[in-house]
Amino acid sequence: MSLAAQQRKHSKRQQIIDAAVEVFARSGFHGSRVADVAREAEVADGTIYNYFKSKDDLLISIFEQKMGDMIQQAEEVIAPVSDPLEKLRRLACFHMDNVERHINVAKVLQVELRLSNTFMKEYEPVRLRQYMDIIGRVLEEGIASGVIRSDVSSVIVRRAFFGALDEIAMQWILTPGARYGLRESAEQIARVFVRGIQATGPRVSPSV
Amino acid sequence: MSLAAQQRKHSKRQQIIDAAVEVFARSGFHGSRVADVAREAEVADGTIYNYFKSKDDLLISIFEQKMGDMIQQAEEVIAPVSDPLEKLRRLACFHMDNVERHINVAKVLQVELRLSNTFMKEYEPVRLRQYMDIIGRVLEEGIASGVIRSDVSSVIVRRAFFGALDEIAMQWILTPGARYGLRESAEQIARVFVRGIQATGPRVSPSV
Amino acid sequence: MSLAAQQRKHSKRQQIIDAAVEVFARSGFHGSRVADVAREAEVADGTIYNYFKSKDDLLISIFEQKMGDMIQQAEEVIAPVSDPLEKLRRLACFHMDNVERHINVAKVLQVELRLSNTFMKEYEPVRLRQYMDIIGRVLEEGIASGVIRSDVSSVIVRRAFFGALDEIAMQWILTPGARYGLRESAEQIARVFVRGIQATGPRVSPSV
Amino acid sequence: MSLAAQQRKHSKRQQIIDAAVEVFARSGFHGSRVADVAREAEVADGTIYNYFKSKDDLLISIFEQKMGDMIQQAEEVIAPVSDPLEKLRRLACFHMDNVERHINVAKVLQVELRLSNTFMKEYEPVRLRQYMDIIGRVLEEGIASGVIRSDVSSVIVRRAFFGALDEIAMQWILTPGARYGLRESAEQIARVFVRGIQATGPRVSPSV
DNA sequence: AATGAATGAGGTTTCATTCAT
DNA sequence: GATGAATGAAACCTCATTCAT
Repeated sequence: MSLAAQQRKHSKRQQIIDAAVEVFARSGFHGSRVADVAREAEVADGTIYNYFKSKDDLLISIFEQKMGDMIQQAEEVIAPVSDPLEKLRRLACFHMDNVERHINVAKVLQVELRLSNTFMKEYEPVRLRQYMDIIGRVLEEGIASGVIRSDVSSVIVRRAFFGALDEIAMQWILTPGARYGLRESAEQIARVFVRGIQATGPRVSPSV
Repeated sequence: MSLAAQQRKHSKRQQIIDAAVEVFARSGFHGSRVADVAREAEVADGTIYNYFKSKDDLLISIFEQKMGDMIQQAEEVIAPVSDPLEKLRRLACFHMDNVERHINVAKVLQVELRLSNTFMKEYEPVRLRQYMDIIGRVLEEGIASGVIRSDVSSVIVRRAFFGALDEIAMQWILTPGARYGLRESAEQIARVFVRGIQATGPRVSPSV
Repeated sequence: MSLAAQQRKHSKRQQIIDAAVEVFARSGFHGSRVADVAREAEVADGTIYNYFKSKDDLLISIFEQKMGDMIQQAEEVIAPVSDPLEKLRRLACFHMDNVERHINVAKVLQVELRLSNTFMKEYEPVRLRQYMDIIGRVLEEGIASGVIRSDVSSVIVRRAFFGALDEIAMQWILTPGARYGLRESAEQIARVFVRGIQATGPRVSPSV
Repeated sequence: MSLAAQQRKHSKRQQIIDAAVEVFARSGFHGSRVADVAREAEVADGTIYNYFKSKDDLLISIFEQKMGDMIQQAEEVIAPVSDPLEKLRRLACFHMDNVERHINVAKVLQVELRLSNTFMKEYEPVRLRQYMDIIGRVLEEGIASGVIRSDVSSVIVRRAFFGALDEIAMQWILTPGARYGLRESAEQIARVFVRGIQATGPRVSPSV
């Protein structure tokens, strides 16, 4: 395949993904017909099946691509920071900023993905674990360097941290006129978790 | 309607709900046919529609009933406790114990409910908010009494707390051989949140 | 199920089979939509699936029923006859009469069945073998009684006899204005086979 | 067009036909995609349409070519023989030998062709008639020369003879472990037909 | 002549729900 | 209230064919 052909193919695949994000965000995954995505992408119905195995595969491909982007960007966000606790704060903010800036993508990732039987029951959400692993590595780093208490389970807390962010994001997406901004929520969650896990210094030390 | 008839009605309605919990937990909401529930409940297909408006209504009714139970029991769990922070710990443990003891109910509430378009998009999950409101009230109580920092947003943290528990529970349900017990997770999450929100006053030793 | 209900059910099943024979004969199996059969039978599309597993199953059910009828009638046709050679002649006539009288059924059995992948590749045509077994038994009877030569293979000849009848019938069905009558063909084929297999005794001129 | 180009065209056309025979025999006509044939023939999908009007046309072209070969060879097989009855015997053997030696071709001609709507309903199988006409001519020859009874209808018997051979061949192809050899079947069928149609002269014992 | 990406028509089947008994 | 046979809408996906390159 020539380079031009590759680009054309890439561009068409991307064209379909972009259209699907729009359509799924607007009508939901189950509420959208493949034909709707095709019309939005300005291709024929069958063309979608030249790039994706099934409607489910299209959804999963969106997830893979967008989560891949998030994983990479999250790594970049914490790279220049050395304090693990500050890293957590930045991750929280990054997560929420992402939701806010790419609301359609967020709608699909947060809401529609969960509505797909395939996703939750047959698809192994590797990317999701990779994303949480970033949090996990920061936690372990902090434990190793002593800024995070050693009785913190990175396995549990990484998921709890993600769950907290996720639940807020979900609510924000589902509630058109939310009462709180996502940035404020990110800061609040980060503050609670940071205080909750940080090692207490020479200051009178909590015994537990 | 006679009392006996009412009881019979109640009994048949409950019979259907119990059957639906079994069937939905086993095959998923979308993977279960109304006829499957009918067979499990040992009633005719049409009979279900004498008690529930639709298949979605059946799912929502399970949610209403089971969340109603949880709300009531959660209230009872924290009633005898006075320390708001200890109340949070007990709520976390109660939540996870419930998941562990009623795994089929948990599967339906945590997993299957999310697979129903109707639930997330048209149904207002009042019970869920009531459940989180319990957490919220404890938080506000703590803020008022000074054991919780006043910069804690009860609106955000109640949802973050629930999200943390929920995400762990979801993972536990979806992963047959989880590495951590739910009780341990509950304690861990409670500890992080309690430390994260408690006021650092002249008090020397936090009790949790 | 009450007797009335059974009759109703039977009648509806038969109603669908009768409609399917009409429609399949008119437009071919592949050329007919399930909806066409439903309209002809004056039932809803879905009703067909209360009685048949699939469109293929409907075709096979027609085959089973009609071949079952033919098998039974063929047995009756030869029952009162004692001469195996005369039995063969009557079977040939019976076969062709059937084609002529139930041309729509014949069209489906002879032509459409062969167009169904399922039939020829996955379905074991037991009934077809049973039908040919009737011929085979007559042959063996004749061999045993000495009126048929002992070097005749009943296994081969039964199929050859059927193939000869079948090919003529097929042609007759596919060619609207056939040059020869089926009855005449039946007699001709019977005569050739009878002469071809009969033991040559002291008699010089065969009587058939 | 140069001679070389003609040969190339012929070669590519033949390449596609050969590939199609393989693929159709393996997966059936309906079960094979044009793309499968293209891959087997090592050409692009579209190339097939430079040589054949449609998928059906490809099937028909196979039929035309292979039946053309058979017709020619059948003529050659009977050319050196003078006795019409012996000619029939040789035709039967030739037919079955062909099936046995070119089983893939036979699978396509005998089985797959019948699965094609087009073939049976719109295509006039001229070649098939030509093939049967060879049998017919032999019969008429025999009638004219007196070795075949004059009450034999060549129109009917040619088709019956073919039908007998065809049915046996079909069964042999569809049943992997057939009980009888095709050569034996050919001899058996020939013997029955020859005895069945030959004039009973002063001679008492038929020679075949 | 060769390519292969793009096209788009077309139909079986499921299953939630109804309603006559 | 209970039944369960009948209903009918709704959409994914395949694949033969085309045509710009």
